[in-house]
Amino acid sequence: MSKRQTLLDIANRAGVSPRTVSNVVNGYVPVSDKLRKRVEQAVEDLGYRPNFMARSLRNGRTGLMALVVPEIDVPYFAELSRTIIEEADALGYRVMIDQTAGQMVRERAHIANATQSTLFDGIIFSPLALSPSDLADIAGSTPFVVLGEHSHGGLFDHVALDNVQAAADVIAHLHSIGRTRIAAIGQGVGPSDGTKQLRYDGYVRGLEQVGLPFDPGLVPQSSRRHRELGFDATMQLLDRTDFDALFCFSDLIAIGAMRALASRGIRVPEDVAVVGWDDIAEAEFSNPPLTSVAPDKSVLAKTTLGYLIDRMSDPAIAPRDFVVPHTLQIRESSVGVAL
Amino acid sequence: MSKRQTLLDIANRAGVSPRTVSNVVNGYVPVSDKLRKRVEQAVEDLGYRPNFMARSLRNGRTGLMALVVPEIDVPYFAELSRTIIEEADALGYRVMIDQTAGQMVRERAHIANATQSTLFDGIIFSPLALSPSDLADIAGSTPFVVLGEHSHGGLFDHVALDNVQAAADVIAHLHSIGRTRIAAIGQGVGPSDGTKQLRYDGYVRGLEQVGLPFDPGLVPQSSRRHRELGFDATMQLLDRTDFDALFCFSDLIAIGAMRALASRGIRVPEDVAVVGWDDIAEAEFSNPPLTSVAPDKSVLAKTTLGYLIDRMSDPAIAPRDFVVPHTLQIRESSVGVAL
DNA sequence: CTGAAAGCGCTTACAG
DNA sequence: CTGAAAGCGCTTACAG
Repeated sequence: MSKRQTLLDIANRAGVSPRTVSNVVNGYVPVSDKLRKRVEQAVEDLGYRPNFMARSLRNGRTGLMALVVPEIDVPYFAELSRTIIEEADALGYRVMIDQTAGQMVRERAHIANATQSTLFDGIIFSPLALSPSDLADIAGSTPFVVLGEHSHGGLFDHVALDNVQAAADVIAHLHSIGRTRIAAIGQGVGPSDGTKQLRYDGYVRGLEQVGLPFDPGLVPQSSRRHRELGFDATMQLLDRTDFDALFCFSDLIAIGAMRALASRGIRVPEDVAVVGWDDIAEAEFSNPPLTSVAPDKSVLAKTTLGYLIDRMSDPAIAPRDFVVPHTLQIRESSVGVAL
Repeated sequence: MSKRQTLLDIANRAGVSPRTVSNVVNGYVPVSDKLRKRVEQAVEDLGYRPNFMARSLRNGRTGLMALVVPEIDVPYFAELSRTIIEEADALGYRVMIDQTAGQMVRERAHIANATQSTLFDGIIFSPLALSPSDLADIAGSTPFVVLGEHSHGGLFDHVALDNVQAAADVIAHLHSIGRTRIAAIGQGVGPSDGTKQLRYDGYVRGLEQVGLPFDPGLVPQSSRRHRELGFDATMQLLDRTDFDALFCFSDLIAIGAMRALASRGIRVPEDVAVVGWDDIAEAEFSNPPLTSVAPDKSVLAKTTLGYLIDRMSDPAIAPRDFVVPHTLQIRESSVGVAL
């Protein structure tokens, strides 16, 4: 490999000033046809590419956004990422995904790094373990928007669904199809994060609204996560109580729960109805297909990017809160095939 | 927000030269305790953070790697990404995921951009629509490694499993449990990409090796993708022939196939055994759990990063080829619960 | 151990 | 429409 060519090399070869090369490369000022041709030829001959670092340093912007997620192999985050990347592309921004691997220490480091580094023009944080005040402490000057279910006390731009309402919607649905012993699956053993707490609150409120009694025995806890949590919590339940429906805090949890039910020969939905949350692609193809709370991912992505771009142009905007619309996607796991 | 502080601001406030600030910030030369304290105080007071662009421009390296994948919401890519990010982290590199959204035009653009931009010290390309010669044409000077199933003619470092062998292993397994009408699901309608072709070749070879006849009627084609392809192709098959096993080219395809079978009341594995490929997390939790070809993702990630780091330090190394070990993860979808 | 100065590769007011 | 020159914010040989 020969040494990388610079803009000056092009200028020399074409016999023009660096300024003219820059103009041609960026298509700015009307350059005379003759010079443009000469420059383009030199660019071609030498295989010149502008140096991203130098350009960004000079311009003070990069055209890059970061999307910070805890775990990219959780399908909800993967699907969200895809949607955001595609929407951003349409707006002329390139989004890179930055995974923190779900540990709070790494989350802090990545956020500090991203907001302080000038590498990104804007940042999107997807559900975080960090509290709003933590976030305020470590955040640098890069504009950002927070996604997901935490309440951020009006400190930052925030986009999320109405978790309490959606959870209550699930209970209303299960009650409407005649279920009375509805378990809630998703509680960990440690302190509850914002999302779980909101969905739990919605569960309690939903029971109240339809007039069903609350039974703590229907709220198992597990130290596992995702599918394993669903499997584990459902096994606990099977060993100790009767129930005719499972409200799972995520589709992954629901998938784990359905595996546990199948392993005991329990039929879904005849014996137990199951509802998940996120409406990931898998929900449509599980056996049986899974009823799930479906956030409008496209609206979510568009609003988030809109907020971010607003804030990039004016950092002084007062923080906003957007409630993403949701629907309950009803499938066989709650209503059966006889729909 | 006040204006961002520079290294010079710190130098002025601490009453030292920029060189000393740089030394302190980077922990290079033994700076006297007195000066170090002064500098650290100034950094603290002014909330100084080094400018990533300026530093990278000067150093000629960024500490960043890119992982270019077609579709981040395909679980195999998401799981692969997570593994690579975690391995790279241990090596002191930060990996950002760059999704091309599966279109060849965008793939070209992203690769060109990544290899020519100096933003990344190294790049990992995951299975691509591009042919080796395409890749050679557009690639810039940034070192890269190609993952996945294409044959790249020894032009680049390449890490992949032995697709032909693994496919033959699947057939051997299905034959060993008494299956004789084994369909292959994964063929599209257009020109076959490298991966599909290799798995198809392995299917044909596998049949030969166990002495089963090849029947083109057992190789349906579909214009859909992923789960939908599996569903669609299986429906075609159900409408036109008998079969007692499905060899699916990916777990997503297998999940779609199992949905189709379930919708017709066909039992897995009693009536039809199903095998997938990739061993994604979902495979363990599907109903029934899915037998799947399992690449050793950890070895894959470690080898890939090793190759890349080698090449970063010496671009002249001859291209290498690594065969990732695989196993067949046997679950209920082929052998039933009576294991 | 520390300072003054050059330079990484761009872009863009400032002149013409 | 084009050129010569300064500067974005760092790091590091060169002196001391």
